[in-house]
Amino acid sequence: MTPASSFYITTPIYYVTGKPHIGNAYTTLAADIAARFQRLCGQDVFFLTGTDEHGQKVLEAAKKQGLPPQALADEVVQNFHALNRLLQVTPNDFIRTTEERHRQVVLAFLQKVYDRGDIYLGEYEDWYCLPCEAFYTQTQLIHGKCPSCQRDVQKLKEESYFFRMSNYEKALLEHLHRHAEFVQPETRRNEVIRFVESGLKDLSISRTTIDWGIPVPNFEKTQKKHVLYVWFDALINYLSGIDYLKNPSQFELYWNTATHLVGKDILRFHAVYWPCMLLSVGLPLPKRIFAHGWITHGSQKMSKSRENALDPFALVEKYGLDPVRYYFFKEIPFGLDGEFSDTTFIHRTNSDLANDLGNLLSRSTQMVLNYCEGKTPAIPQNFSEEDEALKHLAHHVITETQRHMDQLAFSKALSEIWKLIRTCNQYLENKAPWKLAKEHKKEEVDRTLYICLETLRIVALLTSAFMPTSSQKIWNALGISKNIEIQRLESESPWGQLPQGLTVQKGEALFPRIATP
RNA sequence: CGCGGGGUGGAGCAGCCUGGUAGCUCGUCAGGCUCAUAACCUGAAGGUCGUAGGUUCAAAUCCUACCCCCGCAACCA
Repeated sequence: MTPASSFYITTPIYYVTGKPHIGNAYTTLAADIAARFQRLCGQDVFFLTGTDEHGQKVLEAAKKQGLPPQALADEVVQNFHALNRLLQVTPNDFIRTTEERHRQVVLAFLQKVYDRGDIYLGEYEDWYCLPCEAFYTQTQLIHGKCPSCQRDVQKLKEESYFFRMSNYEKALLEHLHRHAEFVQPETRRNEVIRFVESGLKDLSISRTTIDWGIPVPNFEKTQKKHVLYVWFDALINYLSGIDYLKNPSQFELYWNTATHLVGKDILRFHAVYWPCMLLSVGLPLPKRIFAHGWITHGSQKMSKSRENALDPFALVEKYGLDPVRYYFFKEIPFGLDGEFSDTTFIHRTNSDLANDLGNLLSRSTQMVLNYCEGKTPAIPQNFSEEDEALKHLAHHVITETQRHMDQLAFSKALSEIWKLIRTCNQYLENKAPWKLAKEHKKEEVDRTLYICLETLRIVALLTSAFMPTSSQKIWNALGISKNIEIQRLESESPWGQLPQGLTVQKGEALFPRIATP
């Protein structure tokens, strides 16, 4: 079977300064869910994530621990691998910016920009904090003092290579106007457009104050040793991750369909700097840059420095993986900020997962055990109006779910799937197989239960990107032994594919209710 | 006048572009069912859609002003 087309999705590469926080987990999960769903839809998917290991912050963190920066990176990167394993996140590749394959692509890229005439040597001037050895902008200063140590700062000039970003103001603006889907959600797009309209300055792309980075070639005569500004280096991972230099056919296949998922705080780097860089070297711009919101907790922005930080490891430990994967994408419309609290989490999980879905499976399988000798009934040939309505809804929900998933509207997609689950519960109520059984209407009981099981089979398929383990459990309960992760929606979604005579198992509760304190 | 977004029943959201009985989930109350994870189903209460004007036969929806909230404001992933 040939794939419909390709789908390339990326997360930002994460800074290796500490333990992954909930924000990292959130972005990575979003990418994983999108990737899994597109695979289900038959797309040739490449899902890239990784770590950003250069720059001042890493250097500082390494100093604090008395380690060489590379050693710190090697250690911390394990945390991100561990997080991915824990979250059952399955990227196609994991790129580290200290890898040779990345360095080569960065240098080739940089050379192209230089050849294009877009790099020149100049001076960067801003507020400098001597003890911290760091530059700050006017707006970063707190009451005119260093934001990290509160000491006095001074204006200082530093020799720096600049990228002629201003050259691409017009071209970028035109692209933004022409492609409504380029930056999403729309409110972010408006922000970016206004920002670009207000004029682009050239970008300082090298540092002489630190040495932890990719060395810039001696483009111009200077005694200073320049390393590349960490963002310029980092963004290029999206190219090196799909082997830009050595595998042109793979690169082309994926690059043309790139979706970058980013937090709203780093949108400018992705929606302004990065496109300008690509315009300079003559590469196509990514198809879509989607900025998501923040997870808040007690109305405070989540980050590793805050005490209220939600630890993704602890969260999964406490509640199990699939409810966590479900919660963030049902509760929070992707793109907006969302609040996490144990109360809403428990409500959501109990209501949607335990009561609606888990219980539907439970009651359906129990009735098959009671009334059908535990075997999937015969595939019905004739349908009542009510049967048809549910069948029709299933078909509709499949289409709508795909539409929403294409737009990364995870919450809407899940709402759509839950319409089917709720309707199936209503359907059971109306048909009341337990009554039909007492009236010895065997055929109608069989038909009704088959329709429920078949609905559950489709529900599992549609939710498999969100809850891989639980979806597989549903299939197993229905007696289906196939691996749900490698199925194609096209062949599996048409109605009536649940075979007759499979052994149905009730098993443990799919999502046990969480006791409310 | 720096830029952008938002204010809808107790909570969280949709609807606004393309004016015409205000919808969804949770919560509350009442009833039904008994296959099921005290789950499921049905019904009800609850909103002058931030404020004040304007346009219109008709405005949550279009226009104007004002009030309040949030994000961005250039080198911090």
